[in-house]
Amino acid sequence: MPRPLPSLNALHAFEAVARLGSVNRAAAELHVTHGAVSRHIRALEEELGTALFQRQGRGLALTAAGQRLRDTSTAAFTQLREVCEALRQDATLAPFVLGCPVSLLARWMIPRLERLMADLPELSLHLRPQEAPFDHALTGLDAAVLAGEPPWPATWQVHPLARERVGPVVSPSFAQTYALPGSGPQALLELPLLHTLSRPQAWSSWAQRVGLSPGTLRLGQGYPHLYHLIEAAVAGRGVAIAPRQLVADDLASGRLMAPWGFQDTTAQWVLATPSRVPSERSAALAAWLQAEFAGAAQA
Amino acid sequence: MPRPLPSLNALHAFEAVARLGSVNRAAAELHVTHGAVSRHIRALEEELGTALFQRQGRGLALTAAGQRLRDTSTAAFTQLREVCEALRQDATLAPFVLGCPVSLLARWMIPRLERLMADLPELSLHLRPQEAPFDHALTGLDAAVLAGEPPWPATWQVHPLARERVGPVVSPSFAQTYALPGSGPQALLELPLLHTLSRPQAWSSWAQRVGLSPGTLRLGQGYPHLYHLIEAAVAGRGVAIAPRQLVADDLASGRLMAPWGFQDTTAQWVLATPSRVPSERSAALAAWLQAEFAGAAQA
DNA sequence: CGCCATACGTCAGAAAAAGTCACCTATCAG
DNA sequence: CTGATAGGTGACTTTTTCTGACGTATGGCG
Repeated sequence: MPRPLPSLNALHAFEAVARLGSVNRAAAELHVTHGAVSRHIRALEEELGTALFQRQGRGLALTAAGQRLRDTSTAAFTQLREVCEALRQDATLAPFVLGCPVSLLARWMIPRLERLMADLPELSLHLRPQEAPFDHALTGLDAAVLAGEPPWPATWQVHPLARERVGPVVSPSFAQTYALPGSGPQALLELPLLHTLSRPQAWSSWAQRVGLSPGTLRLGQGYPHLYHLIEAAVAGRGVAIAPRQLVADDLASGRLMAPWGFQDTTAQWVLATPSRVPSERSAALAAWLQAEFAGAAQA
Repeated sequence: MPRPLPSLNALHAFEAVARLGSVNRAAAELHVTHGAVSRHIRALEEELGTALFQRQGRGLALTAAGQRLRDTSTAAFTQLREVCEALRQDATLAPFVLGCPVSLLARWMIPRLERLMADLPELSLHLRPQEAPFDHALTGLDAAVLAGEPPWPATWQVHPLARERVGPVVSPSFAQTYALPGSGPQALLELPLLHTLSRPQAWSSWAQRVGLSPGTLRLGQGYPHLYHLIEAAVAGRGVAIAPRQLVADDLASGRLMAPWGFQDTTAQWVLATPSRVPSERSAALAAWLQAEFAGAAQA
């Protein structure tokens, strides 16, 4: 059993003093007061049982022991600093792989991608299209954007982005044909309700929220993905039910209308990371996404 | 200005975990709990912005980044440990140079030297005979034993050993000749008072302590050193005044008697070291000397 | 196939380390 | 001599680190 190392912080302080030849300069480099450094040196000399500096009035001079220790410790700390710096570099340069549902990707993420790249240039984002179920959604990813509800898997680190809100959307021509503006939700009972095969309960949940009896709804055409569903609505094929964020741009541009507004669901859009360890990069991305989601809600 | 190193203690914890392949074993090696190590790893991963281990249920596996860091950090910490170990070795093997007044050396230290060497075998003590004045007594020494009184020079580290006590001593034959046993200090007024040239005030200080008028004393033969003075007393040449410790062995063996006991003086025997930095070796020596002085006082 | 043993992660509170601030001494230049 | 500079020190405060108890995930074993 080797006798333990002396205090590493003391060694580090010593290294700085020995290299710079001055307690004060070392203190400046280490961002502490000279008193703190002086204490470290003293503690180290005591632990090693030998003087490392000769005090000569206004300055210090290394003893033989001190020189030996300086040579080794400067080398050791330089190695450590260099490898840590390299790891940090690699970590910031490595592409950040972000999983994203295809519908969000197409209708929301890609239009904002240029701005995202401009705002977070060091992220070097790589998008990976994904679909639910998200059970193992995070394998191989640095993070994923997804809508869901608690409880989240314990191994995930979850950054909330926005409450999911859904509502019926139609094309303006469709709305005109059926004279929808100004009508109540009851008008839906007569209309072709487009839906996705992956979320068959979307209409009934929404109906409950606005006070319609779910049983009275007649589902029309079903589509494999939300993306197709929205495109069908844009094409005037009927009424789609869609998350607010996915149609935000269409509403803004007038390609779609939401005559009955949107309702909160129990789901949340979140950025999930697989690591317990909070990462600067995913925190930055989460902040950006959250702001963007909030901005879209206002628009 | 380089970005600062991550926490060195965290790096050290990482190195142990990476080398031993287990948080628990690393914690045992570092004499901390696994929780502390776990926190260090987490902090380090966060600081570097990259995962160092892959958690796989019951164990850990190094990532590529972790392996890089392990290789460097093991090397760095090994270097540091080795040089520190070497410095400690040198420090404990180097001879410990102890200054000592010649009289104490001859009459007290040398008789105890064998035991001292046996009790503190790693000290490799070198004795250097010295004389007062002690103004610069500590140059070139690791420590010095001396009698004196505060204030001590500020640059000294002083370990108190014993109060100095002095008293008149005579040989048994001398005592018999003058029928000293049972007589009061007044008997001294008639006797040849041996003294040292270096401490001419010794008799008068003592006389004051026991209530004799200093002026009534007649000094006899003067000797250059305490050592000669005591030898003169042993030889029955008169009454010497001597520190208790210097005659302890003679009193025990019956070569000398102290008919009027000993009196405290204002001086103290101390072990003084030149360094501000407390050293294990001088502390151990001080403890030994103190115990030995105390033992001599009892005997 | 549930159970126990093992290993790691986490949190609140406790303990220890490190830092600060203000003051002291010693040296050196002018 | 005096002021400026550099280091040391001690009481106090702040920050970090550690602990101890608990939770969770995995894998061997009856």
